[in-house]
Amino acid sequence: MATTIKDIAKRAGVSIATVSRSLNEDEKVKEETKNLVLSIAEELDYKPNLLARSFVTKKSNIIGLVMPDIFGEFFMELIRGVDDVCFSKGYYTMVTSSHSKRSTVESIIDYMSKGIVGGIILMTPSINDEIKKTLKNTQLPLIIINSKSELEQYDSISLDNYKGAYDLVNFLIKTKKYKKIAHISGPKENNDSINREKGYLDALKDNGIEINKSWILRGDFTTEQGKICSESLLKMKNRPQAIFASNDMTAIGCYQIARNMGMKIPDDIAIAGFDDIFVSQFLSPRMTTVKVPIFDLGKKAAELLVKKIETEKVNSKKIHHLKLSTKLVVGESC
Amino acid sequence: MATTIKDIAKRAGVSIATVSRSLNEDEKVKEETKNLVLSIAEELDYKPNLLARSFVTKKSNIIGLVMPDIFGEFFMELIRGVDDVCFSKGYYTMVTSSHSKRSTVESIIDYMSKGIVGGIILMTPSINDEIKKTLKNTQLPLIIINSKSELEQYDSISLDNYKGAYDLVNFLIKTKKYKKIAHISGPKENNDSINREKGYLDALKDNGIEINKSWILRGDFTTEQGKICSESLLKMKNRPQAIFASNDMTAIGCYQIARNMGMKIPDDIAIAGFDDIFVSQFLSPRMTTVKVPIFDLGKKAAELLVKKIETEKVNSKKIHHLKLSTKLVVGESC
DNA sequence: CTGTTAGCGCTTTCAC
DNA sequence: GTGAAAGCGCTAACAG
Repeated sequence: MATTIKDIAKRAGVSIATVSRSLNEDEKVKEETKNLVLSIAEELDYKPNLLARSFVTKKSNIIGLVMPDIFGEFFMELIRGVDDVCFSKGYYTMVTSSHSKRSTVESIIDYMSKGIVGGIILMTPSINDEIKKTLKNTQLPLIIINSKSELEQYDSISLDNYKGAYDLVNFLIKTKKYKKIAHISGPKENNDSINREKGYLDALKDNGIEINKSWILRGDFTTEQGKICSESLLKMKNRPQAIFASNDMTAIGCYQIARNMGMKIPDDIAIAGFDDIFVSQFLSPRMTTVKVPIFDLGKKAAELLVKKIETEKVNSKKIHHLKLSTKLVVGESC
Repeated sequence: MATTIKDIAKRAGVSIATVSRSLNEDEKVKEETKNLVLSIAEELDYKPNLLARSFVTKKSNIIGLVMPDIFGEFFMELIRGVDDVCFSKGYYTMVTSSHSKRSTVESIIDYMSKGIVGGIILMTPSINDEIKKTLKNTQLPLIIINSKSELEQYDSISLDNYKGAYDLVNFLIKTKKYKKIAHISGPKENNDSINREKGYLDALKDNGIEINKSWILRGDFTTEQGKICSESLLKMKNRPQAIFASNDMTAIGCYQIARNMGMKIPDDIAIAGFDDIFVSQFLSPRMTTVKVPIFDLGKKAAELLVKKIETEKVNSKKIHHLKLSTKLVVGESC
C-alpha cells in the first residue's frame, strides 16, 4: 500500500488536515510543523494520489488535446508545442484524434463530461451546431484552434493564412515580376485553404492583375491532386509562369509533373507552396514556400489554456482571439 | 451540477448500489430494474465521473506513453499507433517526453506513483539502474520499447534492427555485387545503431568479405555528420563503392556531398539508408533503405499493455519479448 | 495555528 | 435481487 497522508499524520503526531496543509504549502502552518511533515513525507516516499486530489478539488492537471487526426508534421509540432508548455507548467497532455471511429463531438463529450481533464484544446476543420451544443454543456476551459473567425464566442488561436498567401503572391509579382500566376487550392470547406485562396486573389487584385479563372484549380492538399492539376495547367496553350499551390504536398506534385514533362523549375515554370514541411528543403530546387509556426501555435494555445484554467474565476468573460504570423521562405523554385 | 448515480437512484426509486450495478452491467440485476435505470440514466444525460470510478477501483483507462523526446516522424507514428489501439479499446493516451527539464526517471515516478494512468509504455534509449529502481517501486503494467535484450525482466517490444541491416547489406553484396561497402554508424550508446552495425559486420563476414576498419565511421544520426563522414569517405584514395548509412538522415548528408562533389548516385557511389522516412521517397534517385514499422510498434505495444492491464491477475508472471521485422525498400540509389 | 468532521461519486462487502 | 453502509485519499469548512 502506498503511503497516504494518514500515515504521515500518525507518524508526525498531527492531524491529516495539517498534513494536507503542509503539503499544499497553503495555510499558515507553523514552519516547524510543516518541516516535520515534509521531512516525514520525504522519508516515507509519499506520493499524493492525484486522482483523489482532482476528485475532490474538481480540478485536473491534464490538458486534453483534441485533433482531427494524428499524422504528419503538423500534428507532431502541435503536440510538441502543447507538451512543451504543459511540461514546464506541471500539466500533462492527453492526446486524442477524432478518429474515423468516433466523431469529434463524441470525443469531446467523453472528455468534458467525465472530469478527467482540466481544460481542452480543440482543433477541428469546422465547428458545427452539434459541437457547439456539446460545448455549451460544459464549463471546462477551452481554446479553439481554427481559422474561422465566426467563432467569436470562444477563445481561439489561428494562423494568418490570408496574410501568408498574400505576401507570397505579392512577392512573386513585385520581386519576381511574374504576372501569370495560377493557383491550386485546397479542399473546398477547409478554412486554411479558403483564406490562402483569398490572399492569392487579393494580392493579384491589389497589383492590378486580372484574375484568370481557368488558372484556379481545386486541389485537396494531396500530392496526387497536385499532379493532376499541374498537368492540366502545364498543358494549357496559355499556360501560367508560376503556380502557387495551397500547400507543399500539392507543390510536390507540381514538381514531379514539371520534371516528367521535361520542364525546368523555375525557368519554365515557377512553383511555390505553403507550410514549409520538412521535405521542402531537400527538393531541388529548394521550394519557395511559407513557414507556418505550428509549434508556436501549440505553445500559445497551451499557454492561454493554462492561464484560463488557473485564473478561471478572475476574468472569465474576456474572450481572446490570437492570430499567428507566417513567414515567407524564399527558395530557388521561383 | 452533473447528474450522479444518486439522482438516478432517487428518480428510479432504487438504491445507488443498484444503479451502480446496472451501469456496470455486472451483477444479476433484474432485467426490468436494469432497463429502468439505464433509460433514466440516458434521459438525465448521465456521464459517469471517471475520476471517482478510477479512484475507487484503482484502475485507470489512461495509458501513459513516455518517450525520450517528441519530434519527427518516428514519435508521431509511435503515438499514432498507440492512439489507434487506445481509441478502439476505450483508452486514452497521455503523451509525455522526458524533456530536457525533467529526467525520464522523474516523469516515470510522477506517472506511476500518482494513480493517474493504468499502465505505461516506456521508451528510452537506455535503462539505467535508477530507472530500474523506480520501476521496481511500482506495480503498474508496463511495456518497454527498446532494442536492448538485457531487459529480460520486463515485457518488451522492439525492432529487429540487426536483421534489417543484415538483409540490406546482404542485398548489396549478393544482388548488387558490391564488395567495398562503407558504414556510417549512429551514436555510440544507441542500441539501434549498435545492432545495425552488427548486422552490417555480420553480413560482410558471412559473405567472406574482409572488414576495412577505415570505412567504418562514427556518425550521430544527423545529416550534418553524414556530410562530414561521407566527404572523408569519398576523398579516400581507396574509396568504397557503396555507403550504408545508419539512418536516412545520415544518408541524406551523403547524397548532398556526392552531388557537391559531382558524383553520380549510384554509378559513382551507391548510398543506402535506414528508416525509410517520408522524404526518402522524394529524393532522386529514390533512396534504397529499410522500412521500420513504427506504427505497428506503437500498436503492438498498446495491445500488449491493454491485455496486461485487463488480465493483470490472470497471467502476471509470463514475460513477453516481441521483435518486429523491418522491410527492405529497394530504390535506385544502389 | 491545528484538529474534527463532512463529504466528493463511486464500488463493494454484507445483510436481508 | 436489492439495500445499507463503509470507505477509497484528499480537501475544506468549521471550530477551537
